[in-house]
Amino acid sequence: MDTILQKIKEGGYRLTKVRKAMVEIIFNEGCLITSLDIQKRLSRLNIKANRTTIYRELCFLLENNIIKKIQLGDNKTYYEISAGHHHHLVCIKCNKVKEIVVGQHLEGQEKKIYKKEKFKVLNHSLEFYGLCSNCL
Amino acid sequence: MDTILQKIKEGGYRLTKVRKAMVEIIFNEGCLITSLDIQKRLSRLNIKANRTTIYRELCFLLENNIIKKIQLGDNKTYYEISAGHHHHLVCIKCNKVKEIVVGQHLEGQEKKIYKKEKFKVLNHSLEFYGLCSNCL
DNA sequence: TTTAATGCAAAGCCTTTGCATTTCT
DNA sequence: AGAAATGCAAAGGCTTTGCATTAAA
Repeated sequence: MDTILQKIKEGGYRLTKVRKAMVEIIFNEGCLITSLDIQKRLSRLNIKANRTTIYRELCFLLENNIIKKIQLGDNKTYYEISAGHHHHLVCIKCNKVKEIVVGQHLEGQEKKIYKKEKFKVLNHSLEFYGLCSNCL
Repeated sequence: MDTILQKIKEGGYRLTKVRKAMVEIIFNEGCLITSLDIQKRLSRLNIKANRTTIYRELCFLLENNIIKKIQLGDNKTYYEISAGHHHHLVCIKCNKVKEIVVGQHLEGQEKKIYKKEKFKVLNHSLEFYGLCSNCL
């Protein structure tokens, strides 16, 4: 968390109230969060931020690789903190999303892809869709 | 392809010109295609279809599991035929998407997930982001 | 003939843009 | 002071809705 704030400062950017709060909110969420959710959390903290500001801040955080953007096919756009790599379990019934940490077996895959396709993998996203324990 | 058309008929639905053409277009595309691309292909075939019709047809095909919806985080919505499971190599520079067939090592993972999380995986999506051979 | 499929116009929703204003450092 | 960040209003782009019309079986 502090590393992130430091990175922002080192980039020559300002640590404004909204920025700090948004990083914290996304960081603490742990899992996926939408721009609307972020706005709600902000107002709960008595921080009123315009939608435009939130979107612009999300852009800023994306450009600086502090957060990642994820779309699950439900027409919503989610964000999560970049730090820590994990995958998602998406329940197709209640739409709940849970994170899981998966082993490193995809790294071997990435090497194979480079050999076969001359494609240099920098990142990947893996989502499992199905039924969670409550909906089974 | 014929299997798909048969499935539609058996469901008591009509094989209209637009429907048939759309299934063929998505099927032949092999890879991801957007609604706009579909409209272009249709008009190239001298089939003029309203946007509304295309969207409604995409819904129909999704509901009937004939196609899948995929979002890559670029704010576009892509579709692909359900038949045949594969993953995607997405170039972050030229945005080209290529399909790859990956081994079955994720199936073991799905069993593990069921044991650990009591989450029944029905489907998954895996995208690799990086640089293609042209952009390296 | 009857009901699924289509077209059109309008509305909805999320996101972006332009420009003036504010606020960090 | 000077640049970064913000707010507001308006525009954009994609998708959906309601209702009348057309066309497939």
